[in-house]
Amino acid sequence: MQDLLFDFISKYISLTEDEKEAMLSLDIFRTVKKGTILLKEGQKSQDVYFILKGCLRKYYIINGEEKTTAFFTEMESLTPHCVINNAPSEYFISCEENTILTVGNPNRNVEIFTKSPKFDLMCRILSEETLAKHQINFDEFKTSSPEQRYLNLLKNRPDLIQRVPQNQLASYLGIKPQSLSRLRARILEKSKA
Amino acid sequence: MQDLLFDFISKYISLTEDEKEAMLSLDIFRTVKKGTILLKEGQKSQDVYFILKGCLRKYYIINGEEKTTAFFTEMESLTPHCVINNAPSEYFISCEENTILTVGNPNRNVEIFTKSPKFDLMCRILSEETLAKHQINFDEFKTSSPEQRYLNLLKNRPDLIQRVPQNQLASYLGIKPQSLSRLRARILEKSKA
DNA sequence: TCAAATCGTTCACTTAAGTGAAGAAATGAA
DNA sequence: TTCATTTCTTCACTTAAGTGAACGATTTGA
Repeated sequence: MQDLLFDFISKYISLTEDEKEAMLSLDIFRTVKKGTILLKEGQKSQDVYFILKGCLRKYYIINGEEKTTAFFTEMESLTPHCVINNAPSEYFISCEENTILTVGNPNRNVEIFTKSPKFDLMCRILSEETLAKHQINFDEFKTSSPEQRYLNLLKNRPDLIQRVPQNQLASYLGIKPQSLSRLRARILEKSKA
Repeated sequence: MQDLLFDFISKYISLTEDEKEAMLSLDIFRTVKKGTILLKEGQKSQDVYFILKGCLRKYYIINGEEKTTAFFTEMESLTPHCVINNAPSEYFISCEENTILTVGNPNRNVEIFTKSPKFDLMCRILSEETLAKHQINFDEFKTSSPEQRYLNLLKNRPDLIQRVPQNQLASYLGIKPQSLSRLRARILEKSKA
């Protein structure tokens, strides 16, 4: 399991054995059961996650309705907004599959993470990559219809469609579950004709 | 004009007079006329912008149609995606008002910008801020209807509604100009009742 | 194992956005 | 100023999403 993490890190910086040891000594690996809510609206958490295996979901509750805005899967990291601005969270993070992840805490782990210019560099690169991906994602979402968004998802993250319930997927696409059902039927109809 | 820039920078780092001189010697200030296209689809530019006064717009052309995904106004910076990944741009940047801005070029100005850990720090903070704002924006967009998005805009960036043509605004809200007209009439009707 | 809850789909109806066209209003250039 | 262009609004019609309800299928847990 640790290998997955170190392989990922090695794409950005190279670690000495000592550094790896130091990281492991922090005891950052966790297994989280499906259904667990890692962050609730109103909470002030300091935990940031990196997913080795499994799936997390970010959602708001607006007028009593869940609005899913993101899924996080293997080799993706998640820094909740409340960690950055130290304010109560506006959304929930739930665990949608039994998941293996690392939990980091920027404050507690200052010695290892913030002290090292290496990690600093990696964090910066990752943050820039994330920003770039986000902008593209956002533009893609804004410039397409629900049907196009579904087709994009089918192309770019086909696994999500399999592993995530339809109602969450619908919310993620910005529509109701009934509309997703219809939309899929419509696509199927077209592909037949 | 320079004061606007240095006031902005001073919120993040403090500059010596020498450093200010050095920046000014780079001759980074530009005035750009309304209608100018700063970046075209397919181009590989290395220019990043910081707007002192005026308004830039980012848009795609998809099936012959302009799709506006962002506006940039006073005290906002714009780093086109093509600068980061050094690939041809997928979108256009146009100047919607006579605009005063600074033009930076990460490659050419390595001596001043990249050498200094100060600037490095500022860039990092700015990039984190931008990412945070983006995520909130994205979530807000995904979780609301066109009408709600218009009302949000009215609350958060009322200036945009005044200074930007309705058809660009409609595109930015993810709808057609006709729908924006209707939607505004609907809101007006409600507020009367 | 069986009852309850959740989930996905379908249906009929409502509401809002897309489309194409037409005309009024505003803008810009000669 | 005037004429041409662009922009905004309105209209009638089409298409797709929202809503509330019903029903079977699946999952869950007592």
